[in-house]
Amino acid sequence: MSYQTEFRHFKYFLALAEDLHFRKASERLFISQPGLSRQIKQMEEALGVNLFERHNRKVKLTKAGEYMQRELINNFQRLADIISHAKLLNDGVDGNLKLGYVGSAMQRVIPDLLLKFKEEHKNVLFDINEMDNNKQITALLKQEIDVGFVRMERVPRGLNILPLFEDTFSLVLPADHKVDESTFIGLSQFKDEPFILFDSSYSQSYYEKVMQIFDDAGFAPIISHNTVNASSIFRLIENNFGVSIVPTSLKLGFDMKIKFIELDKIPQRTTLKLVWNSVNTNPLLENFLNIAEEVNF
Amino acid sequence: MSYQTEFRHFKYFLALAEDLHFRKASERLFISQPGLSRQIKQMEEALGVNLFERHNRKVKLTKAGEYMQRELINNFQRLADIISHAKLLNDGVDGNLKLGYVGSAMQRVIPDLLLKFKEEHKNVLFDINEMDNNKQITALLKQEIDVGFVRMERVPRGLNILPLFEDTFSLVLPADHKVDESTFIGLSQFKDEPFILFDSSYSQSYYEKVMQIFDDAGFAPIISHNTVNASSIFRLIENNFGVSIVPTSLKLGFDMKIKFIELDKIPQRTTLKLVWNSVNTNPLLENFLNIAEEVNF
DNA sequence: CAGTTTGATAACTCATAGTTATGAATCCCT
DNA sequence: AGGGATTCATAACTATGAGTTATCAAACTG
Repeated sequence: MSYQTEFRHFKYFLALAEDLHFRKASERLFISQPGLSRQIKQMEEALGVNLFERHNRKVKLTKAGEYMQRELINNFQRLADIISHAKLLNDGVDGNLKLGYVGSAMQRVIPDLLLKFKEEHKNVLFDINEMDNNKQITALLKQEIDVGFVRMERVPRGLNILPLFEDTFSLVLPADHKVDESTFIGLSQFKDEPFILFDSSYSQSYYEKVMQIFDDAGFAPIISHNTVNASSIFRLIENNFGVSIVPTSLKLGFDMKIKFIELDKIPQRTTLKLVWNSVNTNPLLENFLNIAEEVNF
Repeated sequence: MSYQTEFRHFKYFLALAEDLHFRKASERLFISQPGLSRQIKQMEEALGVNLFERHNRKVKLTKAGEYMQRELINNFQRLADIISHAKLLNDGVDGNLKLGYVGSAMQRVIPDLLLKFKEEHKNVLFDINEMDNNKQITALLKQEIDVGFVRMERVPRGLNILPLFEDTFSLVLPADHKVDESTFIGLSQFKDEPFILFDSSYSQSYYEKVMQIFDDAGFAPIISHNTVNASSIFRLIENNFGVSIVPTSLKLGFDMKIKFIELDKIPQRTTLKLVWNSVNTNPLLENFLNIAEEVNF
């Protein structure tokens, strides 16, 4: 082997692949044009791959070159992440972990998980933000958060998913509503009452699942309000604006004048799921996932 | 910025991180010990990360160093994959794609998918091998195959999953069996007949799902044979060794003296899923997944 | 305490990245 | 057509810094 590809080569390659113009690219790299020419040539020889077609006075990427460009950008981004995480470790921060979650995850799952995690990792900084399902997905793709807690069936490619906790649905009524556990027969008792539900923007698949419940019960609900968080739903119920159907675990942690009737006879369940980006290199992610897999809810 | 990290630095770092001994590592790299010392020092300065603790005459990795080592090995492996794929593209091979599949995928899904794929990618070499669910998972993790077609609920971390086609189950009987579509009432009619089933090693979750069917029907089956492929199950049924329950799509493509009764009344379904490794850089994988997502079975 | 082994420092040399100068080919105007 | 401009490639030169040898200080070993 004669020459050896170095970082420099890849850097130059990416610049030229963008400009497709030796002189311009060389100026942007603060080197001379012949210098760039030679380095690119060297790189092509060393890898044994023709990256550019030089016909006439036009430069274009070959198929292999296009592929390289796409993948290298990707790869270098990861490398940059690795280095910046290493820097954090170096500076004594054991690291930080950014979480997004849908409100209903805060009642049961998240507290348990964080407690368990803190046991093993004292100096970890957490960044915890409530955000709806779709916001989390976008944030995960942009790597603005490391993990999300969502209620949805499928996620875009590139994201991984781990089911955490399966929950039944519950009917939520004002505390003084005439129907209670003993007099509850079926949902159709409520076909004339207004419902307050999570907005379909919260999660399309969650919304469809709830609609399926009504469908199975044989009526279309009167929807009086759409909202995006549990406490406002509960507040509205408390004040007799209507009733609702929500994940059962929301029962915990609210002190309001409302009552829950668990719909454990219907087949629908909602599963809280952990989602993360497969290219995330945060060193704590691996640990977090291990703990999440161990814990049984 | 003074110095710039180059490939060389990472190569040296990995060598030293293994040996934890400057002289030994330097010999292995065919450079002198002071040369190595200086390059490592430069790298630490350039990155702003202390990679090694040098106390007494012992060298050990810092936390950041350990993390770096782990991640860099990973990252370089990917880079090597990228280059080798680029080489393939360069040599005119549009690429090759290695598939694993469970037998029951060959009847419907795979032929359609491959046909569609071939339309857009003429010069692609396929490597198609029947293998059971678990073999596929191992092969995917080792990147011995690019995509797998499996019937299982969950896969290890690092693998991604895409549901393709939901299938009902069917009861399979010898062609001359006294029960047929019109006289079939329920599974319990078969509680005294021997069943031939896929072995549980085929896929634990698939096995459990089938057992659930028997559970719902209120009896435990007499299992006369376990086997791992469809044609041997059918051959046994043909010769009156028993009956079976299999995915309905296996109906196609076999010419045997057997008959199918679709169990579309029971809730159980089996979903054929596509699985791939999230770090796979095969340039065709992306295309293949796009086509798989478009096609509706 | 002599002998050995460790990594670091200093001064040198030599390979090669990057330079300037130039050339060949193509385009683009009158 | 033909002069001028623009493209990338080639050749010869320069100088940066990777890798060298020589040496040191510190810590283990017996």
